[in-house]
Amino acid sequence: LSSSTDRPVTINDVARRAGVSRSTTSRVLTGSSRISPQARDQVTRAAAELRYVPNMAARSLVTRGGTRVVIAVVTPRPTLVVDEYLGRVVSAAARVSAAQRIGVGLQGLSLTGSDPLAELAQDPTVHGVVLVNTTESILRNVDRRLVGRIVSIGIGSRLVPSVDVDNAAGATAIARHLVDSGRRRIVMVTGPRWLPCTRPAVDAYTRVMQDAGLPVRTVVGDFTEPSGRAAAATALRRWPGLDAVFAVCDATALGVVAELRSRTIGVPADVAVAGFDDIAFAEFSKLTTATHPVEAIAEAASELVLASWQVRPPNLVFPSELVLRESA
Amino acid sequence: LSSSTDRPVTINDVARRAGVSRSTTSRVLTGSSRISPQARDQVTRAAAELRYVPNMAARSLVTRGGTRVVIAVVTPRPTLVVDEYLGRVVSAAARVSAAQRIGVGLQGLSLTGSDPLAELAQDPTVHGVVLVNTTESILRNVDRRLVGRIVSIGIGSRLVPSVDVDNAAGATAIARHLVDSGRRRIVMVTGPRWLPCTRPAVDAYTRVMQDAGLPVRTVVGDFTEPSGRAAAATALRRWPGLDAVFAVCDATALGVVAELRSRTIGVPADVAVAGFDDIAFAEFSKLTTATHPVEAIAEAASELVLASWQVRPPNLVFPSELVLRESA
DNA sequence: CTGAAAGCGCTTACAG
DNA sequence: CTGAAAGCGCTTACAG
Repeated sequence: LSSSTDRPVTINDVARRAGVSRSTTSRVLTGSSRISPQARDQVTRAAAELRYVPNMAARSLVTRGGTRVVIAVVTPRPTLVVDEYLGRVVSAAARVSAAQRIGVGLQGLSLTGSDPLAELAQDPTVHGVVLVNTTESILRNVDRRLVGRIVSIGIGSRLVPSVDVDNAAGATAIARHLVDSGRRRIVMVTGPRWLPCTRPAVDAYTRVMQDAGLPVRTVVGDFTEPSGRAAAATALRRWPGLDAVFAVCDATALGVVAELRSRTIGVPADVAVAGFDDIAFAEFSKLTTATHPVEAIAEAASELVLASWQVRPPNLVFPSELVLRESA
Repeated sequence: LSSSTDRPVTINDVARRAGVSRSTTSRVLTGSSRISPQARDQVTRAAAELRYVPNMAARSLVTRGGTRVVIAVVTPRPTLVVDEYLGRVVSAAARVSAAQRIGVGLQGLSLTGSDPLAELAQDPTVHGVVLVNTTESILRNVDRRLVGRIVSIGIGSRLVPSVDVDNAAGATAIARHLVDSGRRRIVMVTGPRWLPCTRPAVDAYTRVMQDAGLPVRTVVGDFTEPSGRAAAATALRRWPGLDAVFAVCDATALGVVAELRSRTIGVPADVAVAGFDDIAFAEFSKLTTATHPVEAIAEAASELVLASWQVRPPNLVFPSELVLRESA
């Protein structure tokens, strides 16, 4: 059935075979209204028979739609580091967007640069933007040309809808579990200071501690495993009697576990350790944690951006559930 | 400096400011030869001043270049599973391609479907294809329209250049290390049977065993951690006296470690375990392994595809180095 | 080395 | 509801 020549089939071929004009064909293909059932039928059949696939370049040239979704990752460092989380986000976005023949790009966004989104806003190849690890300052300066086609995984704003896990609920569940299982000197290892998206987790931890009449104690981490080792060392120095550590990231929690065990401190016998995210190796490491449906979040964010909305969609909050394993 | 209107700057704006024709402007911008130094100068300056960014949709419409690179992952299952390896491949490709404003797509390729690449070959949005986990059968049937813009991470063919880690060297180093450290009953956990890209590792292991007068013993795994647990169980049943396990994948090796320890078999005291890939948690788990520069490989593959070569580039082989840790 | 012109494949007012 | 026509922003023979 595929034509003997290599010339790709265009909308003209479909129109000819369907016996209607190119305009009508285009209308059917783009799903516009006011089409006779008969025309719709003929065009649909012709397109299928010819295995027609629209040329997005041509389409986006006229619609000014752009051909790629850019994942813009705010980073304090000059070079972007891709951890497991980001890899999953990008892959999910690339899979979802492929269905619409839109590609995905990945780039860092300097935390300090002046108006780092301006470049993306004026790039005609950009269909939309998914912001990762964004800050209030960046959200405040979002280029207005991006409004309607930008979402944030993390915190949002009036103009930028957000998609995120329910950090507060997940953190509350973990903190309560630690308290309920008898822990009293519970330290939290937070995310980096400049990153606001885990703030709800810190607030939740704080509230649970206060409700239980327990001290609030935090150490700053940066989502990496080494930062967990360092945080554990710091925490042990400042609060030698600690009996639990709750890190807002599994990699960090595993670093905490490693540091404790290297000092022959038993986990969970002496100190309970919990993480957040339920990464692949959390199960392997018997780490108690809370789920973080990264794929679902990235898919939702991508779909929002692909849709280029007229009215701002609501913020999306994905549930987080406690996963009890051996470490806490 | 950015224009007061929101209209994006086009090549016409650049031409006008440079005082030359659109044709000349285009020639300078695409790097074609036979341009007067003066014209080149004026156009370059005008483009920079106006912050011109080319509209890839328009360009690829005329060049028929396509706007996205598709990562096509051969999979026996109907749904594509994204592991850490694939996440890193996709992210690296998305980062490299972003520089040329080309997007990345991710999709599965059925192991059984008839001519699964035909669809990609006739999709005008496809700039090129990076094949992952490919098989000889798929390589044999590569659509000729894809030749010159398809590469394989793994095995290659006459028409499809390959980019891969030096599986043979890495596996040889690990097998030798096991033998040299006194292990004599060494089992290999391989990749899935249908996947040819780790065959050089199996061959290397086989050669080292034979050279040392040791028995060749293999169990099939599938690159997952659970398959490592299962493989360890199988291996212990078949060869109760085994004293080393070499898995061609770290996740699998960690599964082996977990299974052994759950039976109170000491690692490395009773059984040495080695993996391959040096994933993030290999260091954490003290796993002896061999490096696998996934990012470098994915970047090279992407750049090859982005370049759309005329003469077939050579196969690229990236080195793998032994990483000695505690497990072996 | 340069410019005028044609054309890539689509969508969308416009007129009917 | 439909079709003829214009135009999206670019590249590239073609003629000079």
